[in-house]
Amino acid sequence: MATGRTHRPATRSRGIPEATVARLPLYLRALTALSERSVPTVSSEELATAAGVNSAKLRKDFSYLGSYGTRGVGYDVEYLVYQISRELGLTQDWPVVIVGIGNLGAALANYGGFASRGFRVAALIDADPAMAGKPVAGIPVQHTDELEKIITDNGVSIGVIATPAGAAQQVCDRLVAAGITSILNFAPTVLSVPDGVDVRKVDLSIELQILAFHEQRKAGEEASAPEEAAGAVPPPPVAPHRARPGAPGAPGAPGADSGRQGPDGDVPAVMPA
Amino acid sequence: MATGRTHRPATRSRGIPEATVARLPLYLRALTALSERSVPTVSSEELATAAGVNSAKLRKDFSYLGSYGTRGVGYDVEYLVYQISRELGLTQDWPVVIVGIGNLGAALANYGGFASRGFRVAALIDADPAMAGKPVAGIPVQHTDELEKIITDNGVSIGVIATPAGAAQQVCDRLVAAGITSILNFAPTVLSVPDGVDVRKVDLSIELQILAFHEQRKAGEEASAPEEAAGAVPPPPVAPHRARPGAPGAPGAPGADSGRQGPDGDVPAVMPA
DNA sequence: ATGTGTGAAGTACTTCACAGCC
DNA sequence: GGCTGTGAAGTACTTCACACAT
Repeated sequence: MATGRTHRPATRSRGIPEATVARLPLYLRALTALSERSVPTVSSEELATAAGVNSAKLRKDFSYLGSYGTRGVGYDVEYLVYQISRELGLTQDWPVVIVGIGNLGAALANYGGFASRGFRVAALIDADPAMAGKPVAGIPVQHTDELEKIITDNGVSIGVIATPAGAAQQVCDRLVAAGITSILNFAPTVLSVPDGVDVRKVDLSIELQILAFHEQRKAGEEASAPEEAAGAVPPPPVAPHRARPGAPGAPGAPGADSGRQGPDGDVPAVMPA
Repeated sequence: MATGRTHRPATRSRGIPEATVARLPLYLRALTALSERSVPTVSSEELATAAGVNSAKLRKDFSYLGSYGTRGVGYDVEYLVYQISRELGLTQDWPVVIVGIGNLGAALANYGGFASRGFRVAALIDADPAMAGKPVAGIPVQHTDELEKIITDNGVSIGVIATPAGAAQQVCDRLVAAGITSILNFAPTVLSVPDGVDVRKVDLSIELQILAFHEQRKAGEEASAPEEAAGAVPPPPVAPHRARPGAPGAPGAPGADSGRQGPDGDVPAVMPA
């Protein structure tokens, strides 16, 4: 998940559910692979397996786009690729800017999946004057001062924020003021944006935390109902101020209270600004 | 969003909805910030705003954890931080391995948000012999041959895959065979794993495609109902083989059929293996 | 007075199961 | 006979609105 704000209440733009939109890229990828192997048609069952979803869901998803299949046969691969691409807006070119060229920003700039889907990195922007002019992934980094001009000149409407958390909102505000209407945010912050601007976020630490939750559950089940299993509610609401108990289970590793390296606990994303 | 397979059907482990689990890290971050500012208590309204959700949802979420608030007052910040951390399993140390130390893998290794949440990078693994021994983020990269040993010796249960798409499933299989039960996948592929293994995926190109979809909608509304607006279904199901029409709108940029740089269209993630 | 905790109502998404077309 | 397209049923999540504890 990842929509920040702007859940576009009552959106379902022209009737396509958000959940379906989120899966279209998945189908597109599977179809592209089939297309490259020159497979002419697929059944919902085959395609669903390739995309990792169940076939009823896939058929329902496609039904929102129109009736692009043939009963008794399946779907024409090339035709579906085209229809989904069009629906996603990938038949047009989308210039994007990446702000914050640290480790992550550089990795994004080098990411091959962008170009192959109609996304073109129009510019790389960083606040560090020392970075200016340096080429990253073949594109020279420009200073933040140029931000507004770059966006306007290139007609950019999609921005990627890969700055430290502290700079994110400010960068976001400038992007929006300059005309950006879609933002992909990698900084661990909640961005606030005006209506009409879409924000999606990708947060590495959140994903790991969700995995840890399930991992913990597995460990608990395995060792069948350990102490805090039953409805036993721990210490009463008297608030045990400032005192994280030492890490219980888990092998190896010393200090669980690992080096606090900055405010916010979540600190920057990974790179300078 | 990001759960790959293993949606743990009928899971809701001990009653906490997946959607709630996915928001706990968000609350935790907001609470940590308050804690650092030494704020003693928060109301659901304030905390909800800070986390970017609505207050009714937040209260409902917390109600699954237990009654940790005080009516008429709000929630004790420190106490809630502790309860959520415990629920997420963050009071213990989680060693993780990152496989695939290219641009992205290196960025992940440098990511500060890991350590600050109880995640410890136990090892970096790459298939390139030339990388072996080189330190990245202060940790020496080890060769893939050592994978099984590393996992066993360190009791690692969470693995991060940042390899090119082509290597992902194979790496995944080895991780699982070695005992990993939770995987965070950055490679643009659907991983298949046995029951009991959780997979979450983060796919940069998918996020951008979703943004493009909405962006396209905005452009359409703005220029009020353009040609393909009304229920007009485009070319009939006769399948226009191999012929992506040239990009319609959008300023600047030439070739929409951008440099195909590898199979699968989505190609590697961004780094060697 | 204030703000939590929660049944109940509402909405969104998923899955079933089968009619209809090839 | 095989496979799509889709109403209908089921499930999950969200939001409302208010009783109740402090």
